[in-house]
Amino acid sequence: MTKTFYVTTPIYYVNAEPHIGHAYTTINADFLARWHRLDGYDTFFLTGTDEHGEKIAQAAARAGKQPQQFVDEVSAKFKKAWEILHISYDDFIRTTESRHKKVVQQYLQEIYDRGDIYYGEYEGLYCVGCERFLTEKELVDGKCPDHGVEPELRREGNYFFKMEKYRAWLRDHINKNPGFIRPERYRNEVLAILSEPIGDLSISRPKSRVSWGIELPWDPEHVTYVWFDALLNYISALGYPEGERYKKYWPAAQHMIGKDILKTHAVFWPTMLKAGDVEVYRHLNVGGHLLAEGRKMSKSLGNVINPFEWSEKYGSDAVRYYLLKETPYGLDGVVSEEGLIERYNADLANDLGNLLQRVRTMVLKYREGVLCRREPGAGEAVVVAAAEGLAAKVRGYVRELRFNQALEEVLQFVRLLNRYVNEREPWKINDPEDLDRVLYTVVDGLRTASVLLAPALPVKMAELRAALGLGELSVADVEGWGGLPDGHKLPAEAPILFPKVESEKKKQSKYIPAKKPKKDEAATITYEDFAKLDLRVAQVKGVEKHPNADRLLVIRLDVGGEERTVVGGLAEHYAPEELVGKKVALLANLKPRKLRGVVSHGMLLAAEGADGTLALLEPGREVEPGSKIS
RNA sequence: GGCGGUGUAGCUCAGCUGGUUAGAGCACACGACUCAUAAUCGUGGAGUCGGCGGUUCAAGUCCGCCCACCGCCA
Repeated sequence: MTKTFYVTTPIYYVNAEPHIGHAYTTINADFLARWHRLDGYDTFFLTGTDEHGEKIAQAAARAGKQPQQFVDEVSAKFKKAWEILHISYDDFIRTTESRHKKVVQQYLQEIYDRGDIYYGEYEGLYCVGCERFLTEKELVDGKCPDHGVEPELRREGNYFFKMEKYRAWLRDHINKNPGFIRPERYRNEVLAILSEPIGDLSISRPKSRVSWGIELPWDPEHVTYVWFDALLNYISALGYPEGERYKKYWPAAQHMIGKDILKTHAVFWPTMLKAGDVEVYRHLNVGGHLLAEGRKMSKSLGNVINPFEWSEKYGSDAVRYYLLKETPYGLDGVVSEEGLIERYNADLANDLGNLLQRVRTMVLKYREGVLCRREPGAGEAVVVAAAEGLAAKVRGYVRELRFNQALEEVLQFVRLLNRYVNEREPWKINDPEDLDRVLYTVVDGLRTASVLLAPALPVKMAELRAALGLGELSVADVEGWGGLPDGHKLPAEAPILFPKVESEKKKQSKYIPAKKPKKDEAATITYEDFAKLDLRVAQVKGVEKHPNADRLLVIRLDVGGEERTVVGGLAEHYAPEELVGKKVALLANLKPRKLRGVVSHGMLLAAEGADGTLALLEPGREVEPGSKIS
């Protein structure tokens, strides 16, 4: 029996267009879905849109549209957005679909029949202008901020779900299942919430006030409010309770959410499932928020990042890769376009893309595109060892939701392959068998990387495999070294995989000469500045070549009885024996600094000629070593 | 006010149950190489590990207090 895996994003509320927050959660979910498909799981990936509520009805009215037409349009924008980002969802649930409404009504009725829903009176501060209840927090000086009117105390009939009844059970469940809410910080937060009474949950609104919703089956004068409408999508899309999908994928569910909706998913949703006698989901995975310039994104700050614009400029894979690689899942992460370009150039263009290019060129040039499988030798040991454990390591990181580490692990392998090529220098190898061995090993490594990176870079890794003449592969195909068939042939042509991107900053520095201060014009300083320098005459006692640098000399000096060592870049200008005995000018109170392993206590003054030759300054008359220069 | 999180090289981040000279990538400098997308490889530099105090033979890593930012709750 194959293992099953079910992952969901939240259903997104259609009062806003798709933005980076939606994209981030969805990309994380897509990564998990794609990984599990490649790793042999029977996988189901669900996303969708949340389309009911008074806000939607109002937004539709403002746009001069019927609610249904309005939600159709916004929902389509989400589908379009996921198309741009290559989100591989298997189903897209909309809460206005009849398949969903049916389940919601059925589920509500079940719980009502069990006695966990009761009718009660809600009392609160109601603003007539807003046509809704306001919370204390929203009030400004006791008045509605939008209408400047004091809200009136009003009672309203609501149905309530007996949530408090399940609090103890939920707390117990979370305590017994450490991985239920991940990462742990959010688990602690939920346990804190559950340590105090959570009360019962208002789940309906009178239809007179909120018309755009799903009617309660036992009382058509009320519609269900948010929770039962939205959260049940996770099982309605599977065809609860009799659907094949439901039987197959529930409860092996992992919900991916942002930390802003923790409480609804960690408290409301599990108790709702428990009340319906449905087994609770497996994991709730909570992601952090993306920040721009270290702050929240907001329209007023004008720092809102649009991942869809980035996708147009750099490709959706680059955006996916960047968001997954740059920030650890669960924490807030700082992102920027500059950061994206850096990551793209360094990891994708230089390390990975260039490796493909260089090895392809060699295989075509030296071997007419044909690879021969040769058993690895001592020179391959490091690569083979790395390849053997790679898939398992990546799998481990993915399980822990450490997507950034999973990707970094593969990138380290790619860097290892580049190092391997430099060490083995295939362009110098004469032995044809050994040359085969090196080229095969590199291509096989790229083949492995292409699979393990595919969950982040689905489009580009397929292109990479095409450039190697390979088709779809699974994780099982890359568990270890040497899966590439003997005699495999590379296609003659392949485009550059990741063309390098020039950032705005770099472009500028290219055309505008760097504004380094010219050597011969320095800023004016005061005498006090100058007086800080301790300049001394010193006599050279001995000179040796620096053990680790061709250009440096290690010079022992007599500074008036005190001996000290200075390292200077003089090897190209003076022979060691030529210096001994010379009296020179020393900056004696320069902060000591290690130069290639030898500590230098000061610096010798020298003039630089137009051709770059250095001439040490020497006193014009006889003076004692240690004499002060001023 | 209570609870929780974060604070480690210029930047983005690793550092598990405390243990050799605190790491990686980017950026910077120098060197090597030429198969390659001015690429790759090597070397180098600095960090009072937010601050103070404590436990310990030993703390970035545990405890206490404090500071900054963030979140949840009130």
